[in-house]
Formats: sequence, C-alpha cells, structure tokens
Amino acid sequence: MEDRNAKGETLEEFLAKYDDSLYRHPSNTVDMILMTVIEGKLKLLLVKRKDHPFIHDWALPGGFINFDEDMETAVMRELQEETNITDQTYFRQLYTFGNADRDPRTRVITTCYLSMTPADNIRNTLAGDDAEETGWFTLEKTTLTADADGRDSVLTLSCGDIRISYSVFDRAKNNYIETRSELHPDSNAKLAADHIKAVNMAVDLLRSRAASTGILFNLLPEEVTLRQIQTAYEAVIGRPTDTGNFRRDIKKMLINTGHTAKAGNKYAALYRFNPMYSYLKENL
Amino acid sequence: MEDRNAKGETLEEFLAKYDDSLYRHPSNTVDMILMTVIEGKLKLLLVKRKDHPFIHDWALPGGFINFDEDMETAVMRELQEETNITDQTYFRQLYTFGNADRDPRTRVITTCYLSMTPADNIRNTLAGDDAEETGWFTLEKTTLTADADGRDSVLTLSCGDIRISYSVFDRAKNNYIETRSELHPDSNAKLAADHIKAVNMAVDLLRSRAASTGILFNLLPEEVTLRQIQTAYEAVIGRPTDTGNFRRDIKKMLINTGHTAKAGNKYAALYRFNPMYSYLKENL
DNA sequence: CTAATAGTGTCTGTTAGACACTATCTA
DNA sequence: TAGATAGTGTCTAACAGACACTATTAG
Repeated sequence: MEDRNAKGETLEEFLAKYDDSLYRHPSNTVDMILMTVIEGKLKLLLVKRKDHPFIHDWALPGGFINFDEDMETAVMRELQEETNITDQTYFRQLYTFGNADRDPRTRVITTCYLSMTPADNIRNTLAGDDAEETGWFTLEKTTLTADADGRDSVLTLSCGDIRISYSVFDRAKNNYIETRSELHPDSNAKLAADHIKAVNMAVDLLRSRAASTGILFNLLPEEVTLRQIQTAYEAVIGRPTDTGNFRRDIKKMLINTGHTAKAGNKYAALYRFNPMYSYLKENL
Repeated sequence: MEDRNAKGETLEEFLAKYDDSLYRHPSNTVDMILMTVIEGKLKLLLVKRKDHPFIHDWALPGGFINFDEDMETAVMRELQEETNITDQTYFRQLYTFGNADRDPRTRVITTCYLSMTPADNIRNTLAGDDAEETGWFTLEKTTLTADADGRDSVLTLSCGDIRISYSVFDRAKNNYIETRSELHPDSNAKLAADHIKAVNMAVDLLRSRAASTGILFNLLPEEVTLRQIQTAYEAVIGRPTDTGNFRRDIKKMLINTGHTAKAGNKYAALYRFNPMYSYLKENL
C-alpha cells in the first residue's frame, strides 16, 4: 500500500495513530424475535427481565455484542444464554433501533433479528442467566380500520394469564410509514423499551410474505397436512381464508410425501415444502 | 418506581452505578444511499475518500454517529457535510452491517439508509469536508442467469471514465439468501469496505417495489409524462417493458394535471402521482 | 414523406375470490 | 345417521403479457 493521506501517512501509520477512545461510544446490543406455531397459534418467545432497566417487563431475548464478535454470533449466543435454544430454521436481520434516548443506562443501539423454528425444536426452553422467566406468547394482530391513509390495529401478546396489548397506528407520511403504538389499558404487563415496534415489524414482514413465499414452512414441521398449513397461515394473517382456494394455490409449492396422518376420523395426506420455491421472491 | 433488583437497588441506584466504560465499545456509523434519475438513468451518489482507510476508493456518504445524536439526524448531517444535499423525498433504513473485521480502524457497525430525490433538488452537489470528490454514478444491474437456486448478476457503477463493476451472486441457503460479490476485472476503481452489498440491496429493494408501489415517483419531478415514468421504471428494473401494458397499469396511480410538455414533435400529457396510493403495499 | 414521439385497443392465458359440492370414518 | 374432518370442481371478474395499431408535428 503506497497511498498516503493529506498528512503523508501510509495506512499503517494512520492506523497506528488511530484512537477510538477520544469519543464516547454507544453500546451495541442485539435482540431476537423467535417465532413458532404451537397448536395452530403463532407464538413469540419473550423473557421476563430480572434487573434494571425495564425490570419485570417482558422483553425480546438479547444483549450486548462483544467487541470483536459478529452480530449474528452475538444474537445466537444471547438466545442460547437466555433460553437454551440453539436451532432456528429462518434467520434474518429485521431492523436497527437507535434513538438517542431509548435506554436509560447509556446510548444503546439495538439490531433486531427475526428467526423461526418448528415447535418440535423447542421442547426444553429454560430461563437462562438474565431472565427471570421465559414464555411463549400467542401473537395476534387485528386490523381495525384500513384506508389509503393508514391502518389502526391491535397487537396482543398473551401467555396464560398474562396479557400485553398495544394499539398500533401506521400512518403514511411523506413517502414512508410512521408507526406509533401505545399500551392498551386492558393489559396486565408490558414490553420493555421499544420492543413492540420490532414485534409489529416482524408480524408485518411475515404477513407480507406468507402467501407468496415458503416462509410459513419455517414455522411448521417437515411433513404437514394442508389443514396445518392453512391454520398456520390464518394465524399469521389474522383472518380465515377460503379452503378450496388455499389448497389450490399452496399445492404449487408442495410435494406429496405419500404419507398420511390421522385427522379427526379421516386420514390426511402429508406434504413437504418443495425447496425449488425457497428462493422465490424471498429477496426483499 | 419501587421495584428493586436482586441487589436491592432501585432504578436510580442501579443507574448511578452503571458504568459503560468497563467494556470497549464498537464505533457506530451511518451511510446513505442517495438515488435519483437523471436523463432517464438511475443514479447513485458516491464520494471519493481522501483519507485512510479505503483512501481513494468510492464510498457511500456517511460517518460517525455522535454519542447523543439520533441515527436519522446523523445520516442527514453527514450527507449535508459531505455533499451539501439536504432534501430527500424518500428515506428509510436499509440494513446494518456489523461484521467484526469490516473496518481496519476499530470495530465499526454501520447502519445504511436509502433515500431518493428528484434530480431538480440536487443542482449544486459539492464535495464537502471528508470527500475528495463526489459523483453521480449511473447504476445498472443486469441479471445473467436466474433459477430456483439463485441469481448471477453484474452491478455496474459508472461516471465519466470511472467504471466500477461487481459480479453479484445470490444463492438460496437454508431459508435465506446469501449474497457474495467480487470486483469485476474491467473496473478501474472500487467501492470502499462492503458498500457494494448495500448498493445491491438497495437496487433489489427498489426493483421489488417499482411496479406495485409509488416508490418510483420519489425519483421523478412532481409532474411527469408517461414516457418519463416508463424510462425511469426501465432504468430501475434493468430491462424494457411493453409500453401499452405499462401505461394501462401505471395510470391507475396517476392524476392527469391537464398540463402538457413538448416531447419530440408532439405534446405529452403531464401526470402526477395520486397520493391515495402512497400507503399501498409500501409496508415491508 | 419520414422520423420521432404520444397514445390506444384487443386477444388470450393466468390468477384470485366466492361458493357449492363430495368423501371417509367414528360413534 | 350425525358430526367432524379431508378434499374437489366450477363460475367469474380481474390482471398481465404480447402485439398491432393510430395520432401529431417538425423538418
């Protein structure tokens, strides 16, 4: 490397003088949204915080990134530390939340990841170090009104007696969507920090891809009946859909395994996702 | 706040003891992808770096986030400092790049934003403090092969004699898309760090929304002819499209202003985007 | 008249929503 | 035979791709 900068320094000389301790730096964290489908319901994993800040609130599993640790490694490590879960079938970055005042400790910039797993992968979820308790919360988002201007929805997380409900307002502003949310009064618990925003984005992302990609199959076992797929689909999009049409369309991305499973008093054919379709439209 | 943690501390006590200097923190930066359409070509703003690292490479405008500055504020400030541009009509977060080894100075986590502006907003782009030179690069992405497995494309940035070209390989891996890229040998310059990944994501995002949303209109003047829209659309998606079909479909989201503009030896009607459609499908 | 641009019309195959229907098995 | 589940068929309106066509005006 021959190039020198305005001070006549080579890259090596420049780096030798470089000192990042001159400025105060934000802390970086990662959060994980882990979803699955249990008994036909869309579920989200939350942990109850046992320390400040947001003590006793429910939070997405996550934590600080080590200085020389890749972000993906960090989020997997934190998930394991807090919940003992190690396998996901789907994994992608969702959004980075970095408002200057979002954490009372210091400036915290959080990158949130979205992941999914079939329910049979998560038999033994335990609370780990930083979590008081973990819970698989049923996740429902119902759209109350929708027009050209925006949408008003209610997003509800429930687990046993715990009920966390937010009103979510999406409004079109100068070429982007502004989302505002507030805790609904019939809640008896709440989410930490701005985690509701991440959950809401995850639901919207999942919904927008549920019909046109194979994303749903990350939530389901390897071999599934058409009814299981449809139930999961309906849990995701939050409304019923026509059985005939759904079957007609979904079969295009399925392979019949030849196996059957007893369902009610009848046998249902078992299908698996045709990996031919895994690339399809999956790109943003 | 009465709640105390395991050490019996209130939130105030906890915060008083909290010391973020015990650990070394990553540095956080923001980068901006700013696009426009000039003479029917999709353009991207790049600045030539005048200091280490990546000296003399072309880079996205951006820089360090101040400790107590919102990320959006930071990216607007950096854009103004480096290019004197202050107005965008479209603005959203794109992705956060945080691999542990992506910058030789220290650990750097970069959040990249995508923005657009009509060409008439950017008459006087100047190189600012940290940039040697700025340039509006014509951006083209051509897909060479595409199948269920993935896509091979070439992404080319050119500005005058400068030609920066990358081969981009998208491959379906375990339910997500892995993108790899390498500098094409007929390039005579290159992009700094991993900026090609961000540019590639931006193109894909723009393409995926170009037909179904009004995103294109962020690149165009207020009043446009159908031909201008079609040309911009073709520049974005990288291939020609049928004029009759395009007009039939795009008119659904337009309002005829009644004005006309001379085009060739004929007058063309001027339309504007119907803001009724601004919310439509814009959510991820 | 030609070239360059704007702008329209029509055919056809595919897709998506609504809805009525049959099949199998247990109790 | 009732009830619960699986699974199919059909009509129709909307949409999308291919392509042939007309209109206006400077030079």
